[in-house]
Amino acid sequence: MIDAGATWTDERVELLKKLWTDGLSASQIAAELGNVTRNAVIGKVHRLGLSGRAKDAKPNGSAAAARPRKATRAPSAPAPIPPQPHNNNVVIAPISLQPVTQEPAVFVEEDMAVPVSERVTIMDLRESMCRWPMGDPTKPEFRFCGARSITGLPYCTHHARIAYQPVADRKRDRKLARA
DNA sequence: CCCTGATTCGC
DNA sequence: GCGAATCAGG
Repeated sequence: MIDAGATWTDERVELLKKLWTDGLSASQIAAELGNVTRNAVIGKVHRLGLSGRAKDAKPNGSAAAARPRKATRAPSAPAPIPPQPHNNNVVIAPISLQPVTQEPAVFVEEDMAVPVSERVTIMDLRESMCRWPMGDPTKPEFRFCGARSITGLPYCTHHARIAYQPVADRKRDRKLARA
């Protein structure tokens, strides 16, 4: 790779647009893209004229100067709490939760670049860190993802998506444990 | 405290 | 054009 990954290539911009219109937050997108901060994402979004996202209720002309501030975010999905290591126990594997409701969770996300997060041992693992297991828990090389986890959840945005896929939807298991 | 996007402004 | 700092809010 010639590019260090810090420039807005076409691919990145495309992904940015996709994720943004998809309802992800700037920080989430930044995490997925890697090597960029949420500020960079927001700045780019504005430059691209994508701000406002899915709420573009433009009533007829006149002085509709309403509130340019205040932005509505995507509806936060109900986050059921998965099994969590409460003691010094090591979480073995992320378990998909059962379909809470009959809600047609149409969150079919494709694969996306997985930014190399800073893996940590259980020693360095602290609150607000992704507890996604990486490697063999029985081996000393075992690490956790360690990325910033979503507040209230044990996983980062990326792994949360994988962990919370509806059971009916997670037919295809891919190599999750990637050293 | 955690987070969100919006804006400014030096680069 | 870019994004850190800042702002304003939840």
